[in-house]
Amino acid sequence: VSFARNAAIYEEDDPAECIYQVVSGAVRTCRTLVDGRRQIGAFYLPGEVFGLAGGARHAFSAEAVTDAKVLVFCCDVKLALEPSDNDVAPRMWTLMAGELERAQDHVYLLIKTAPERVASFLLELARRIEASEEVELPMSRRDIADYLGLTIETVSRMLTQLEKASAIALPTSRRIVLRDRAVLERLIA
Amino acid sequence: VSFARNAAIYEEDDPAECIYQVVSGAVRTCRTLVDGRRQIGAFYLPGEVFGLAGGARHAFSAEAVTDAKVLVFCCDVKLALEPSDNDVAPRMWTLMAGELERAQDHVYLLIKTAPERVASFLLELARRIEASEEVELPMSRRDIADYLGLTIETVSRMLTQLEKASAIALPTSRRIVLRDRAVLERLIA
DNA sequence: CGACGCCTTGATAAATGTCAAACGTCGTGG
DNA sequence: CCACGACGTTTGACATTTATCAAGGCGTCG
Repeated sequence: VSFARNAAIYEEDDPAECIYQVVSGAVRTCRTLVDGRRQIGAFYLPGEVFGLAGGARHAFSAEAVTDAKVLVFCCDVKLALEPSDNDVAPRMWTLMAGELERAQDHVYLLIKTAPERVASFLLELARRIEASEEVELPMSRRDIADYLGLTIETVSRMLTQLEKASAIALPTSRRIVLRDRAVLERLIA
Repeated sequence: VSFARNAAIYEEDDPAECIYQVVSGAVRTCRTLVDGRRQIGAFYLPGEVFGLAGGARHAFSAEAVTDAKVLVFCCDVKLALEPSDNDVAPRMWTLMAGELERAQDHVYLLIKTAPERVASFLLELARRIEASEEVELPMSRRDIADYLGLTIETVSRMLTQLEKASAIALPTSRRIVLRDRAVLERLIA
């Protein structure tokens, strides 16, 4: 199924009936707070699976960051966990464990300082994209800021700062070249 | 099994072979960063279950916050997930889902401001302790600070601030009376 | 060309951290 | 029983970090 940029894939509190795999593009999960602040729970890149919910309803909504294609597996999660379907259950467990680890790493991110958060974000993205040195950012500064718990101005400043330190280069605002991983890795503590 | 205050129940990277249920006292999961900063993943109160790990090894270590008694269920997680043991698997799933939700709530906490984090922490604790208005804190200011991603000084200041606003009272430093939940709930946004 | 969205930069304000000192509590030992 | 010391907590003065507000630049698409 295809989704246009910023289109909702599912909404917060929707019944959790399907799981999804990104084919192309990128997806974010988020929730909006009463006062307008927005929390981004995670970004999902091609090949990654999202939409798992522990309970009956989604805790986050999911939106296309860019135009995106996703595979939709509509299966009641409870059915998949039945012993009869003993091939699927372990895979669900693995996916769930991955989500938990991701959330824990996110917590780990948020206790750090601003430069550390940005550096960690870049390294993590580069790792997942399997790009040796050049990363194409699918998401806007606002998305990054809401994921890192910073403002867009701070994210922008940290990037310029990293550029001045020759750790990265910014040919365009959405394209980032990792010039010196050692500097980034030293930053993330 | 009994553990003395600050005793390790298991260490980070230990093989994940058992799960645990708190009988009395309190337990924290944490990891220490290279530069000495400490992240607390969660606190567990009597009745709550901890020690679930998605993978083969623990991502956090677990320590007794106070003298504590815990039930230890030594069972290979993989075994418990076998279809043959079809009574345990759904329960494990529920516990895992609870952990995921807890981690997501923790992320939600960390994107807030200091007064919001402290207020949320107090309300959450009161809810889990099922105390109508008086909460006995098992953990030190340092534990709270490391959980909330703040310094002990900031935690202390936020508490005095809440006390001055008549939202809480502090008969002793480890005992907190919720005087005005409305003030606290307004704070957490 | 012009308008709009997105990003960057600067000046300033607010929040939080750091350092230092004082206070209280509690347990220990005289 | 009291005095002392260790530890945890609170408070204050100050430094640093990050947010806020405002302006300007840059690219894209009509």
